[in-house]
Amino acid sequence: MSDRLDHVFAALADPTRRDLVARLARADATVGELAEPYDMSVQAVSKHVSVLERAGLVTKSKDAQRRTVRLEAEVFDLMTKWIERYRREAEARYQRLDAVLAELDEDGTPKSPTTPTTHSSEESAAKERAS
Amino acid sequence: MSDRLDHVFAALADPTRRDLVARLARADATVGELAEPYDMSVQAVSKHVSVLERAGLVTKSKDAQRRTVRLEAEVFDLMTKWIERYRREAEARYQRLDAVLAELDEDGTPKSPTTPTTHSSEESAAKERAS
DNA sequence: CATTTATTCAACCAAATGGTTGACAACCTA
DNA sequence: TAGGTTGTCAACCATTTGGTTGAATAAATG
Repeated sequence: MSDRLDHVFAALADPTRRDLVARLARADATVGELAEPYDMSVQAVSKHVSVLERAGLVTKSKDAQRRTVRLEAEVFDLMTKWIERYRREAEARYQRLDAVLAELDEDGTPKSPTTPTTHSSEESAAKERAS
Repeated sequence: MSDRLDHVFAALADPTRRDLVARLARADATVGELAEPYDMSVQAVSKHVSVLERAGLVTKSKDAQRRTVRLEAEVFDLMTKWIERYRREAEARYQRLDAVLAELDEDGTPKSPTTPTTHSSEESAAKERAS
């Protein structure tokens, strides 16, 4: 399903590549221009750009000998969606748990079972979270 | 600055670890429980959990021999902020460029210079984008 | 045509990664 | 105390990664 996300996250795990993305967000640039600031060979930067390209974060367009690199913003949505989905799920679960704990605090009897607990270790989770 | 992001992105680059996060978003679980579905040793999963822990995505709490693993949602904000920042920058730049192109389309003379073009390859970028 | 410029390809290397198996530690339970 | 669970540590292995240098390609320019 998400072979794409493998490459995207892996691409952004490297600080040099994140810096490239940061700079490309401001302006397109050629490989040579991108390489200048770093204390490493042009070939190394070319490789980094290729990694970003394979991840779909960037596209290259040829202009004579130069390759102009442009940031592609769409892929960011893929990441954001993945992240936000699970962040929301986790937060929603915490709120459910807090609600349950609040009820237990009142009279000790759980009333309306909000969403049925699917996982076996949920109770111990609640116990942990109460501390 | 962002040594943390290195670990977070690297952690999520692995499909098994993303699946762990997905499952932990629904419910806390012990290492053993987490290991069950996969065709790999418990030790391997333990390592994966350690990677998630080092990235700050997850915390372990000891409960007898068991380690209950919980997802920590705060780190997600760090990622979202980073991503959204550059996505917005890129999109804003595209809109500026589209505006400039629209003006050029009318009379061929750029009027109010929106934001000054900082990078040398901006014009060629505009040319490329026009095609 | 010869040269310079911009980039990539190829081979190589050290270090990190993702997995394995075996031993060990810690804890419950009979 | 002995034995079963649960998880980690250690050593090992194959592959990937991030860098290097040297050569090759492609296009502008003298």
